[in-house]
Amino acid sequence: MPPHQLGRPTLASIAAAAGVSLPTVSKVVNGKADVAPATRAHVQQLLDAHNYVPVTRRPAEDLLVDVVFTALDSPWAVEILRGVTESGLEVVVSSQSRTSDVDWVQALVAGGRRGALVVTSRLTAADQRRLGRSKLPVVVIDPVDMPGQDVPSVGATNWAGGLAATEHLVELGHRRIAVVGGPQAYLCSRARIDGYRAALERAGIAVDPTLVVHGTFRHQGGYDQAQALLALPDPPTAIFAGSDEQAFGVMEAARQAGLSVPDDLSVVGFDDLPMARWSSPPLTTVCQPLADMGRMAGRMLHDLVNGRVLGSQRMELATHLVTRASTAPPRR
Amino acid sequence: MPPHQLGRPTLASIAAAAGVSLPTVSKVVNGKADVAPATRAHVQQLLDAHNYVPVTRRPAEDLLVDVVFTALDSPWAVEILRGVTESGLEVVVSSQSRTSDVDWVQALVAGGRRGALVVTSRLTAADQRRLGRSKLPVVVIDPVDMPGQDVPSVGATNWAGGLAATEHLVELGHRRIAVVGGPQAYLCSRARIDGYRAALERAGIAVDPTLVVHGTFRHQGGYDQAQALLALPDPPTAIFAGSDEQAFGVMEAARQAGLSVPDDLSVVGFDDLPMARWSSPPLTTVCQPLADMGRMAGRMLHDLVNGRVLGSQRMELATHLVTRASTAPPRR
DNA sequence: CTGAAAGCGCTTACAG
DNA sequence: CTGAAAGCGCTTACAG
Repeated sequence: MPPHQLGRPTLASIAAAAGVSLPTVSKVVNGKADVAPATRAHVQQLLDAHNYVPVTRRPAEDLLVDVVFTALDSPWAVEILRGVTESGLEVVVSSQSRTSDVDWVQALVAGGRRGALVVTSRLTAADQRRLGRSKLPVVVIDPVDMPGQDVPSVGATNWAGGLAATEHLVELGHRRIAVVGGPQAYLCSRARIDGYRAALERAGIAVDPTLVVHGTFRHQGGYDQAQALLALPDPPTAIFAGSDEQAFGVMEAARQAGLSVPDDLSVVGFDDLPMARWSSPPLTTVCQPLADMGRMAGRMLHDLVNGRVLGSQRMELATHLVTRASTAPPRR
Repeated sequence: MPPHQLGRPTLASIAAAAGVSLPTVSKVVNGKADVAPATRAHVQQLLDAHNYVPVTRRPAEDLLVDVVFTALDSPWAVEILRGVTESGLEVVVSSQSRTSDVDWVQALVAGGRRGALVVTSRLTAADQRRLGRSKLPVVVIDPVDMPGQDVPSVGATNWAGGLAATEHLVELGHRRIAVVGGPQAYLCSRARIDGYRAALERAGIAVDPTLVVHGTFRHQGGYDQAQALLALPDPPTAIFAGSDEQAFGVMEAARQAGLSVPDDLSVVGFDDLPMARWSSPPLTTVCQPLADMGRMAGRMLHDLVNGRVLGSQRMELATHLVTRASTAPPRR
């Protein structure tokens, strides 16, 4: 039971309680070698009893960093977070509400953060100005639109992913292939659709504009767009969705239309979230190495925090197609 | 461009550069009122240019806390994390590897953490001893086994959830209802299965031990156990799975056996993860308020950090059944 | 508004 | 091993 005490314990108060000098307590706290075992044990016990926490920290030693999500509402976010936590940084999780705060940069500095990782976000000009002033390093993961030349960022090879997904469908024999993109403004979505176009052109298939549609990246977006596509006079035999979540929406629309996947409709997703393996049938999708992207961004930030210069401001990690059971040759 | 300078900037070095006294710089840093606007602007500019960060922090002010996951590999984890981040704490994410570290408690103290939230974990006796010594408050979320009386914890009403899921199936007319539990040692799993038994007994249906099986909470666990159950001479017409992920495995086993859900087999999950809405058909499941559990645990920890006494050491949040499209009356 | 002075919590080189 | 002394980075009450 700690003795009555006003205010937080200090080295001096612990020293007085232990009957030793203040420097001795300092040595115990900092794990220095030259303290007699009995003295150390006695002092440690009092430190514990009083729940001593030093008032000064050594910010150079911890690598406390914020990771800022637009919203923590997607399995997508965990994948990135997992990678980030494996990069040796101590990661504080924030959601966008913090960022919309007028001086979130100042809040970071005041909170002792050494930098920030911003996920799928648009850094405003004001944000960038504030960051520049504070000299706080920031790395953007999967930026919504092209960040300034001087903002380090990590993404995936979206164009190559769109190409691979579409070529897979072409090789299976599909000719009427639709694509459901994400919001038109998103860089990553545009790149995927351009990859889709490139694959069709390479195969000598004309791009039919009625088969290129846009929705949100969420389940509802895929569901709504697929319903419209499947109601077309000449519906597609395959749909390339902009995200796994969208792809699940596409599959549900197919089920409700009485169509079997993959026999009546092939579906390809994008992301390869853990649950892509869990759908019935398991989803063929483009693997976006989200955890690796998080880890890479963490390492870049680590370097910046330590004053090192980045080899490259923009890193794109390779995507690759994972073939599961939601794609097959078209009927007839 | 900051002038050349050895080591990190201090109030004194900034004061010298600005041509003002050290206290004036201190006032600018701390946002005190009595500084002339021109002086403030000039000093602030130098602080920014040198990327000044004070060496001492006021740990009493921030509520930095660790949330420790066994593994950050499940969508389950985000749901809890989302709740925790909404509780007003600043949350550092750690994975179990940190915890297996010999003195993770000391690492927490050294890192300036004010407490910890431990998710689905077993606190060893050694852990609890160390925590007691450090006086660092801890709240456990969904503990694997019954924590000591003095360890605050948050869970869900698992028994009631098991009861509700099974009664729903009974009401639809099912009589051969199987349950796939999680690992036998898990408290939450035992409670759900006991709820299942209670529902059957209330309906006057004898519990058939061959229909009570155990697996991991993961997809594979559900898949393997469902395969075995469906191969029985007298297979079940409904399966209550221990988690949503398991339920997806059950649905995949059904699909591969040529069975349609819900026409040939009804499936109920447990958790109500966002993706329960995304399966085809959407999953009937027991909603476990994971985000609320995280928020509640965060609030309890907040209270403990501030020296308040908890009303109750153990909180159980209500579960409720969410009926979607994976359950229907049995055939014939 | 400004800054000299006192003071606080802590660390470190060093004398014993 | 121990601790007196010097010193560091910072804050604050207060004189001007």
